[in-house]
Amino acid sequence: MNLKELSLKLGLSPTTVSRALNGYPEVNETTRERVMAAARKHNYRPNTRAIRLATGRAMAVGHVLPVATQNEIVNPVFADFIAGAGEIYSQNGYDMLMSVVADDLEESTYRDLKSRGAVDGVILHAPRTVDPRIPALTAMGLPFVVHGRATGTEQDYNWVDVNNRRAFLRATEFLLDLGHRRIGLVNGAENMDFAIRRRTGYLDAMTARGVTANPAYMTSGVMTEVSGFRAASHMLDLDPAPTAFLAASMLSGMGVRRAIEARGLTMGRDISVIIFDDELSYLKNGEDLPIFTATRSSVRDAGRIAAQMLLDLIANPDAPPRHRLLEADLILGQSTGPMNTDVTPKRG
Amino acid sequence: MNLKELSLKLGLSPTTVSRALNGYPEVNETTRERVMAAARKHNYRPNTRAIRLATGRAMAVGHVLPVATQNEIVNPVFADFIAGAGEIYSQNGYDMLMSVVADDLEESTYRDLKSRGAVDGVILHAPRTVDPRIPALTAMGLPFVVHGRATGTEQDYNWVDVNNRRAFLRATEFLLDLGHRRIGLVNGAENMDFAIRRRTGYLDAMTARGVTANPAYMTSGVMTEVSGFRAASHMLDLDPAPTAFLAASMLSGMGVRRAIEARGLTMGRDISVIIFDDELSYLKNGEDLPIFTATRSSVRDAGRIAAQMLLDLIANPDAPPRHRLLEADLILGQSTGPMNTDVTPKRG
DNA sequence: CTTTGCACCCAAAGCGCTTTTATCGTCGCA
DNA sequence: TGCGACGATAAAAGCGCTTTGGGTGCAAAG
Repeated sequence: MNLKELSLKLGLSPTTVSRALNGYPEVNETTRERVMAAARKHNYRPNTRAIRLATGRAMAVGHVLPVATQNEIVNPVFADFIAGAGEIYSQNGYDMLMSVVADDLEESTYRDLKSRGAVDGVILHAPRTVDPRIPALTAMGLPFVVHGRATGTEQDYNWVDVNNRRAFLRATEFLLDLGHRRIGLVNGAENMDFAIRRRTGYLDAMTARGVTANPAYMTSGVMTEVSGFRAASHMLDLDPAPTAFLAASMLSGMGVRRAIEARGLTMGRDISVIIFDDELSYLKNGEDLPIFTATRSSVRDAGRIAAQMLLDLIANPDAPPRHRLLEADLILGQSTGPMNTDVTPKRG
Repeated sequence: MNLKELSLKLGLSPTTVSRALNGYPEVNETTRERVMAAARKHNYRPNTRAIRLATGRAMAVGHVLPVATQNEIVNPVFADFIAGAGEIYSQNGYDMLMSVVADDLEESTYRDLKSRGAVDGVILHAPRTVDPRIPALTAMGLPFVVHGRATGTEQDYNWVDVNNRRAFLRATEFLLDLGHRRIGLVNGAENMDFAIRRRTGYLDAMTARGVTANPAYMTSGVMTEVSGFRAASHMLDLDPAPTAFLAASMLSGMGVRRAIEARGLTMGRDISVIIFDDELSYLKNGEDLPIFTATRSSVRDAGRIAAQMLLDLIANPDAPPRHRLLEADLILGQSTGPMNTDVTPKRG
């Protein structure tokens, strides 16, 4: 069932039927109702392909998921971010187009999406500290919103980010308040902008209290359980060992916990841990009461906000760049406590 | 730059240019080269929207991600499956369309995608034991491939699945061989078809050895760390407690491990654990040597295979239904060992 | 009674491709 | 010399919508 057939059935012109369905004012209310009823009855749904060609809009948003050629990791927050963003797209009649490409092809994929007219805008994920994708997208005139920020980019652009510096600053202060001085940082990969900001927050808090940060207590790397375990194990074998840890994610935190428990110590009593909790749906930080004390910010909410921002941007391309900085909550769990002076970790 | 402009520049008709670019035989080789060169030079990319309208094909595949209205969980294997499938789509010039919708709208979303002509086919995720989506999709004539199977569906359909029954059968046999008789099953939600098959495998292995399965040793639920922890904790508090566990996923397994260690026991020595490992990229089962003994099957591979099957199906819609049953490997990790008779778990 | 304005509807063009159906030389062959 | 075949290109239709630019008829205004 297409527009022509429907209009034939109704004894109206395609023009009128189209206008009736799209809410144009110049069509009689009675006629409109008649058209609407017929459309419903015949289960008419305008052909997306035709609409797109006629209007010149793609009514679609692109997300590029780069797959690293060597280390084949998929961003673990991707799924939840997508879930949030997708809700907004659905509500607004937009489609979400996802491209999975080798990471060295990411930029050319954007170019391709743009020149093929496949999308009206894109969301940029996981910005590096200095990220060439941002000037590239600007140059090609494809509207975009960055999930995160890129410090080393002077031009202005649209972004949604969590206040990562503040989150880690507060978490560090909290540990300092509990008496901890040797605080291990199990950070994400530090080519990522958010990881740098988190480290800055950590260092700023230490400095403000006159505590000298020990480089041996700072590690960075991919945010998995295993590498969290490795990092914490290594630091716990130092003498003196940290009495508290800051972990970059739920998974890293689980690794840290395992390292602690493997040494016969108890998290929360012997060693404190604070994580950054993205509120991933399949990795809840406990149910009733949190396992980990955490700085918490929902990545799904971030997805919703970024998506909405992008749709606004598409509707209104000449507006000045928008920014949205989300604050993370500090929530108390069972993984933190006052510094315990008589802890002697068994060498792992 | 569009076809018309390009043809004008070349002094050829749009027809010839189109044919040259699409490899039709009736165009002179010299002309073709000239056209190709010009297209490259002017960075010409045919407009997707126009191609789709003209050919009547969407050149896109749909994935629907249902978001449960209450329990807001996103399928944790989704991201990796997508990553695998997306590779195949990219390679074949297909786009991936993702719809995030409330789970009660899933069926109508398929209908919508079909009647709007937005996709040429879809992948069906997470089939239930009896799944109304399968007859619905068949009825609406939208090509589809199921990732998994639905026992309670008599009609034939395309699917890619892991041999879940066999995987759990072998894992159970392995534990039985190690002397374990009290084996706890921490299963996925049993409205899911794969969970039922896994339980069947577990039960079949027990029965074949004349071991009676204890209903108190079988739980099912969402596959998260916390619920794995709960389930194992509960079973470890029974008297007698299981001496081994079968866990449905990496995350459940991590919860089981935590429950074991919380009781001062050691996984692998005191209590054995086998998990099902989907090889999620952000949840690797160790790096060099596996943490958990596991039945392993890459969900990303499954994504690739399902995607290829769907593209074949779209190209050849009248072919008989295809099926692909993947076998899981049993890999040895540090989490299993012979039954340890002198284990007395401290009550949690 | 004619003009103006308005409410309502329609014909036709156009979006950028593909594909069907010509057209036009050129060549081989009787 | 003339005819059909063929190779190479072009014209034009069509995909299913939106949108521009008219109509047409009727009520209000002149």
